[in-house]
Amino acid sequence: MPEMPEVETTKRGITPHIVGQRVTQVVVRNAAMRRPVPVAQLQSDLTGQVIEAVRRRGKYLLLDTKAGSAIIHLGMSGSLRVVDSASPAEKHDHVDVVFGNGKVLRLRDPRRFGLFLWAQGDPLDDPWLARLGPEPLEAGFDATYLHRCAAKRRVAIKQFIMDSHVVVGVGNIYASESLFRAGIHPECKAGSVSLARYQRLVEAIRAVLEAAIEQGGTTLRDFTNASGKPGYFAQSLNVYGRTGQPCPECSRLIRQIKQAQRATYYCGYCQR
DNA sequence: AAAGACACCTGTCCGC
DNA sequence: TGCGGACAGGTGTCTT
Repeated sequence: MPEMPEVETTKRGITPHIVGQRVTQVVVRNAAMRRPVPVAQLQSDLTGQVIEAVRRRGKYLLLDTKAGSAIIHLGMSGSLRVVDSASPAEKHDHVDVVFGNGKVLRLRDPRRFGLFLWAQGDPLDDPWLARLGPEPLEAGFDATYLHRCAAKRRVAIKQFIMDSHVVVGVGNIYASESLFRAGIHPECKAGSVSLARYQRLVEAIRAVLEAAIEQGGTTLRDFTNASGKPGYFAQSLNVYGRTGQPCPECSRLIRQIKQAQRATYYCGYCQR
């Protein structure tokens, strides 16, 4: 479900409700996520701590305390809400972080591809985060970096930009959208894309992600922010999910292919 | 080292 | 109405 703009939207939604709040209880109803939720460790180390900050690294959310950080990933179907402690938990509400002010940070994740972990030291050094590529909206992500990174690589450009060791935060929706905006065919070999075209791609990725964050993310099915409201970027999608519809630039029909078991959408005329 | 297949899991939708 | 199959916003791991 969530790509980086949805995670950023979630971060912005929960931050004002939980920063400065003290954790009074951690309730785990189902620990069977992608990795087992470390229940005992969370209950001993997170309980009693004050949330000092909420950060995002790629699609991971970090809840910092003086004792360590919770590392949360929403996988394909996860969401975080801040609810009243009287609010009854539903079927897929697996983890509650209960605060002294009567609010609860609640993780829901039907498919359980997500993570809820604990790092005692700097979470950025945790094995789950240590080898991630640069943030697309920060310095260090530029055409020179991408071009050098792609040298001799024959993988398709779409899979290349979705590789979190190359750059974080470009998921299946925004990969198709960015390549459309940059005019690059998704099946181009990463290593044969010119520096000039990488320049266009970097600008496209930044523009698409920034616009999506601006609009509160993309709601295709069920994404909601921390208050339960959808994102509005779906109306700005040019190619994703638009198989057979006219390209907004040239009116030729949008095509759909499969790459690495994921759907890819593109315009065969605008993208070469 | 790099590329591709596969795994994890539930819900929904479509065709028969 | 039920059933089988495909599909869904992610990503670590295993095999070639």
